Amino acid sequence: MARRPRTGKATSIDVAREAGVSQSAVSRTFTPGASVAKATKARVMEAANRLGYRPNAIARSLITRRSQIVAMAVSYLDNQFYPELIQGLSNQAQERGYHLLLFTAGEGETADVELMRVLDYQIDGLILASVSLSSAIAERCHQAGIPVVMVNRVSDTPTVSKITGTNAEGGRTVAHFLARGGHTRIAYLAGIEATSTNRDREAGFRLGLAEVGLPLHARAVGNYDAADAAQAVRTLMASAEPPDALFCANDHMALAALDTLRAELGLRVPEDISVVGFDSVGAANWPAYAITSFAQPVGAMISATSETLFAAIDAAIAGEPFEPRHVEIPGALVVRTSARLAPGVTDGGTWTLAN
Amino acid sequence: MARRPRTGKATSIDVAREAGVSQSAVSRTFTPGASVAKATKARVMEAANRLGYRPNAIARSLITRRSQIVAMAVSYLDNQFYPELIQGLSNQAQERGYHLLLFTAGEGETADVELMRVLDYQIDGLILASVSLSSAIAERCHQAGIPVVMVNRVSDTPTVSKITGTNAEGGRTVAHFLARGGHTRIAYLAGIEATSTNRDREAGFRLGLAEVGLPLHARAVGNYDAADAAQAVRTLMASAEPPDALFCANDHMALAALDTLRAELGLRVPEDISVVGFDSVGAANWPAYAITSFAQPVGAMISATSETLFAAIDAAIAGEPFEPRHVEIPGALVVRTSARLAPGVTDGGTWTLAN
DNA sequence: CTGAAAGCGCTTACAG
DNA sequence: CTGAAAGCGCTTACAG
Repeated sequence: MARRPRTGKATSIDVAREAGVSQSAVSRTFTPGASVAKATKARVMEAANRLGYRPNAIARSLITRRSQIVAMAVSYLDNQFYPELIQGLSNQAQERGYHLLLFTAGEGETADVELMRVLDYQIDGLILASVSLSSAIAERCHQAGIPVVMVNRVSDTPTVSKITGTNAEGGRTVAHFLARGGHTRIAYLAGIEATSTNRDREAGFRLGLAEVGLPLHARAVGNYDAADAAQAVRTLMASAEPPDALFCANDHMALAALDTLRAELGLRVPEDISVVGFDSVGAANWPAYAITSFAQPVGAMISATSETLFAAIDAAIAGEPFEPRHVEIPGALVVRTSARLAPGVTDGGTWTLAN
Repeated sequence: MARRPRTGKATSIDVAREAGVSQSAVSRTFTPGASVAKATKARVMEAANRLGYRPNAIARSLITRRSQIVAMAVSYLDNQFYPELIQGLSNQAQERGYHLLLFTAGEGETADVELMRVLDYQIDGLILASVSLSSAIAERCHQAGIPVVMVNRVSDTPTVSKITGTNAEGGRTVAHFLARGGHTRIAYLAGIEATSTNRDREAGFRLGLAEVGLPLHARAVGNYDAADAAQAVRTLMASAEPPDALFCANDHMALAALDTLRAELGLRVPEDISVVGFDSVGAANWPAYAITSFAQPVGAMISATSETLFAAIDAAIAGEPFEPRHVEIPGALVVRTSARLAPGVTDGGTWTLAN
């Protein structure tokens, strides 16, 4: 017998006794749509307020098999893009009566161990913000009927949904823009090489360069990390033929690159070298940086993520199948002042390949 | 073969059948410290692995009355200080086998409704990062034995613990530093006026000014918001006698102030006006800003928060009383280049009242 | 509309 | 060391 000291929390039985009704009646008054007489409901509510009663969500979850909890994995909180994502997704979840269980994954790893522990909580859905998952976990989620949505990352797991920007197109656009600006020694600063974002941005960038007949002048790896990016910039600029333009695979690295270029190497941007980033995070728009950047609209990514996730959850509740989606959110190159412009192009707007 | 309802998830009963033991034996092999024979444990583990069994944390929580979940409320995710806090606290929780339920509170509000809903999950602890709580909720948590820790905010609720920086001392230090730098028209840019951080920083600042015999030349309110701060700076600088120094109640506003001053008003910092911030967030250290700022050591605040919270949780588990703590984490003024220096003082270090 | 009762999947005294 | 059994606090058929 599991006898425990009372916690001081009233249960539905206490309320039932207080209101002079059955425990079922109490449960029904707290279950939207359940059939209870108005008068009964009122009596119960009164008793509940008197005792400070609130239904135990844990007990409810056990029987409904719905925890109303969505887990979210993140790993790059120093990149402004992710706090924005968290805030938006947290709001979306709250609006729909769900809660967000946040956990941090080591960068580049799959976070399997922590993921397993999170799954023990019978979560209703899983959001992976730039983190990957092993196929074993993906299979487990699929079996358990837990929808998973990857944001800003892609994998070849067919059972999960993916929300991304137009990474390849973004890279390609940047290449054309830089060529149009008259640059000839164009370099690429890669993020973590194993990530789909880096692969796609780089592939698009190389394609764009090829289209305009320019070689990739140089390449270094910044691992989506500020310190690594700074080091990569030093190496790049120390070469005999330094680049005259640098495309950074995200703004987080572009910010570090700009700092290194200007404050440490004493170069002028864009007079001595142009810099272009990706994401268009808040700081890219700060006048001290004004980074030309291929924007990934966070708002649209948030909407697409929550719509996909909750559509999948609703399908799971209804017992219907759900076809995983891959949504690509179109972006646009936001022109600021960190890169030299082609004649006739002005900063302050966006630039597309149609230009 | 065991016939289970098609949730796809094996239960301890399935494992028991598969291993040929009782359900209790299964439970015991997954309960650290429970008495099970080695051989039994091995048999159970094998069966569990075969079926992909993991204990249902919800069911466990219901009976142990411990959810292993800690809730955290935040509201200013665009202020770099908070993502750092979240990441640190999330890691701390994970290390101790707890999970973080994150929820966002509207700025300046008490978030009572959402807090109530979160409490339904029988959370083991509550962290409030710069958000306040009503005394009704505080009382509720106290009754239910849920420790609450406020970070970077203080209230007169005696049952909750508080972790703060040395806000008053910080404000006072800034006043002396600015006076020493030869400024005479010193202004204050306030955060949200109802917050304890603003009250304490301002009080300390005013005290410091009084100590050096200087008046508070001007004052405006930025509400810890970038746009409000920018607007406040415009107003301040439009006056007939604009300030020659501006102390911003946090770096988030100091960054916006610097942008407005330089890019919009065409002023030089610190030649035309000195700017000092509070927090020393990451961006304050970026060379494009290099903001002199009173640092609140995030790492220390994270440690103090998690130590306090888990000490309280452990006490609750042991049935022991826990005396709420107020920990003040000492800070220091980090001298960079956004404020004019007294002769002999150089940037790159810290400055204290002892100087 | 209502109550009695059967669980949800576990943990844990209790008795062997 | 082990199993049978009593719950944890709810929801939800089922019968009235």
